[in-house]
Formats: sequence, C-alpha cells, structure tokens
Amino acid sequence: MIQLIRGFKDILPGEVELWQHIEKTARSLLEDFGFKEIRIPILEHAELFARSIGEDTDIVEKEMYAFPDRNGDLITLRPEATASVVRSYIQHKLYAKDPVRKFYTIGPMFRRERPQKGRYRQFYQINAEVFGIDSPLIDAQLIFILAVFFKRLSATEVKAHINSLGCPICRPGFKEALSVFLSAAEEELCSDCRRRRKRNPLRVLDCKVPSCCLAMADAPSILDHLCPECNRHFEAVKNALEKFKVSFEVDKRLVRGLDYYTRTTFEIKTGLLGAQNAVAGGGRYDSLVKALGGPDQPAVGFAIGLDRFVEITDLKAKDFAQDPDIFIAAMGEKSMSMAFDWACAFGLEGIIAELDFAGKSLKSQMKRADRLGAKHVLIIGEKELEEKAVVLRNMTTKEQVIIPIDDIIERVKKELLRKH
RNA sequence: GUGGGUGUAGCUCAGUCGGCAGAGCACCAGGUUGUGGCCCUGGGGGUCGAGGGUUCAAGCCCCUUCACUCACCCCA
Repeated sequence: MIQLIRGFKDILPGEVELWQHIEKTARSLLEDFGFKEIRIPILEHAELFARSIGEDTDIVEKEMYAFPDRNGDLITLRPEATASVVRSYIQHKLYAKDPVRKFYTIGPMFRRERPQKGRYRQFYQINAEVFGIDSPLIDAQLIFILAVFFKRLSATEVKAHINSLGCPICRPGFKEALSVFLSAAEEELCSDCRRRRKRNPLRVLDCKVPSCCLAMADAPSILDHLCPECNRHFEAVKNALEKFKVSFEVDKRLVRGLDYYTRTTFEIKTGLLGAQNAVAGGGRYDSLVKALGGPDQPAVGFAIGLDRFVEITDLKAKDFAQDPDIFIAAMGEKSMSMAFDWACAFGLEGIIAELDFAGKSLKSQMKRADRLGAKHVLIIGEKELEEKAVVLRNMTTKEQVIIPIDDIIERVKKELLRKH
C-alpha cells in the first residue's frame, strides 16, 4: 500500500469542519479590519527565501524542499508566506496606488523538519501582512486582532509575549554587549549555545537548557539598548495594547529566527503543546521590502500556525459537521428511482439528502439513517406508491406525517422548517 | 540530523515461558416478513508495519528497514 509522505497528513471529514470554521472566522475577522486576500504560489525561486529569511538559518540551509526545475532554476516549496507576499507587493508595484496595503493569505507551508507534536512537514498558516505603516499602533492592532481571533475561537490557554529587537541602529550595540557577556559566560553554556554564540547569538537567549537559563539570567537585555526611536516605538505598542485591553507579557528573551525582523516582535504561546509552544508569531520587518528590491516601506505581520491552533481550541469539529437533513428510505425499484430524483431535487434546494442504493431492508436503512445523524427519514415503498403519499418520520420526536407525492419537495421543505 | 518510546482487526488494546490469532467497540445478518437507538443470537473481517535470520515451531528472540510518537535542534 502506498502511504502518505512522512510528516504530511490528510485532514479528513470529521476534522476538516473545524479547519473550515477557523479559516472562515479568520477571513471574516481580517476582512473586517480591511485586509484583502492575496493568493501566492506554493513554488518560488529558492533565492527569494535565501535573501529574506537569511542564508544561515536552518530553514534555508537544510529544511527547504528545494530542487532544480527542468530548466535548471533552483525552486522551492515555500517555507513561509511573508517573503512571497513581499515579492508580490514589489513585483506588481502594489505600493503605487497607495503604499499602505493590508493582505492576508491562508495555505500550506513546507519545511523538512523532523515531525513531532504540532510540527509537520506540510503545515498551514494564516498570514497577515501590513505594508507602509510605521506607526506602533498598527503593531498593537495586529496583536489585538490575534487576541480577538483566539478568543472568538475558544483558544484560551494562550498568552501574548512581546519584545523589541531594535533596529539596524541600535541592535549592533546590543549584539556587541551580548557577545562580550557570552564570551565571559562560555564555561556555563551548553554545547549548542557555544555553537550559537558565534552564528546566532540572539538564539542563546531562549535556550531551554536550565544551566543556560541560569547563566543568562544577568545577560544584557535588548530593551536596555534600544535607541530612542525604538524605545518610543516599543512604549507606544505597550500603551496601545493596554488601551485595547490585550493582556501581554514583555519577554526580553523573545527572539525571532528570521533575519528580517526589526523592532516589535511577538508570539502567542500556549502551555498545551509541549515543546512547540508558539501558536502564532510575528513582528515588524521594516527593512525587508527594500532589501528585496522594493521601495523603502515598513512592514509588520503575523502568522498563525493552524495545525497547532486546532490542537488547542476547545471547539470540536463535530459541532460544525453537517448531518443529512433527510434520509430517503426506498423499497423496490420504482420507489428507489423516485427517491433518487427527489434526492437530486433536495440537493438543489440546499437540503442534504442521503439514500441507500443497495436495496437493503427498511430496518437496515433506518439504522443507517440513524447512524448518519439524519434528522428525518422519508419512507417510500409499494404501499406509498399505491396511496400516492409517503411517510415522513422525525427521528428525534418519532412523529410521522403523511405527505402526498405531488409537490413533495415543497411539502417536505415546509415540514423541515416547521420542525426546527 | 541526534536520542527515547510504540507498531497485533476499521478503532482502542490484550496476547504469560516461543506452541491453533484474541477481546471490547464498530460493521453485516437474523430475532422483529415495512420503522433507528436498547437487548439477544450468529457472521464477516488479520501480510501481527515490512524484509531477512535463529528454531521442529516466531506476534514473542536476533538483525535490517519503514512509519508513528515524544524530546533535542529549529520554528507557526
């Protein structure tokens, strides 16, 4: 038997209804805040991510599904959405009409990591990106939108963590101070952190090894090194969040793995997913648009990890499942033929109708109707054909009414409405 | 990429010392000749993840491999 690829999964009926509901809620929420959907391709030139995410990151170095196309171009399944949205913003000069543009996109991303809880090789994200606004108010609004999203969808075991990463003016000073501190503390760091010290010193800050946490307790904080502009920006974000009544926690150890982030950074974390505790994350990336060849426009955005979100929401797929409105139990060839015609007619009316094609006994059809969760059963056999009237049974109340075959669709429609 | 745990019916899982492949749920049929859920009776379902080895005999022991899972790493 051919099985699905490692780290990939099927989202089956019975769970997909929850995904649909989450996506629907996200669309409606984001559109209410002025975001427009943008659909970007799943394949991109690998270079796009090397230039945006950073050549030295694990994502680009060893996690991308990259391969040469037939013409030799190195292309890749997108590992994230932001770079593509930025590319599109630049390529189509979407800034020309108005530099302020707000987009959202929902779809699969691909990273060839070792699968574990809440981590798949194909995973789904809801992304929102805002271009052209450098006001800290928009940073806060994005976090506010996330908070509303989580609340609306009954994901309560979450907390917003925020931090500032500074900007190209102040970050170098912090990195320098951090590097000095790390050199002094080298003895106490774990082996991974000794390696990180050179390559990605910011990452040492969020190491989970207890000895490192201890060693880093007195590490310099980026927040003490922010330049006046970055500091004002961060303060304004916090003030706005308080005004929006979004509860948050300043976490000076919150860093981002991607090179392009500046200033505000945030994550929505949960205690329900073990090691994969980030359900959503994002931040400001003011220098990326220009770095990718576009105008010097600021930007800020977030991504929600859908696979993780479905794990932590209290909502259940079965609450959104559509059971059949009616099951047509037919006996005999002529009845079955009529039942099929009716089922089609019901479908056109938006009434979900199921029936049995195998010529089973009434008992067996009733059993199946019950199992499918059909709210009503329409019974037709020799007797009904003769009397030109069928039986409509309400499966909850067991009430049965006789309905003439003429004009049956309209009559059933009325009955179904009445019973609601 | 590294390390641990787990793979037996559609699902959840037993399977003792190596000796006929099991249970519950689900499914199908009948009891009830045209009315679901409860009950009773019967039935169908298995490459014991895969491949190899040891043995008279392997679900069980050995080797290899794959998948799932958790953690590291990284990240949503």
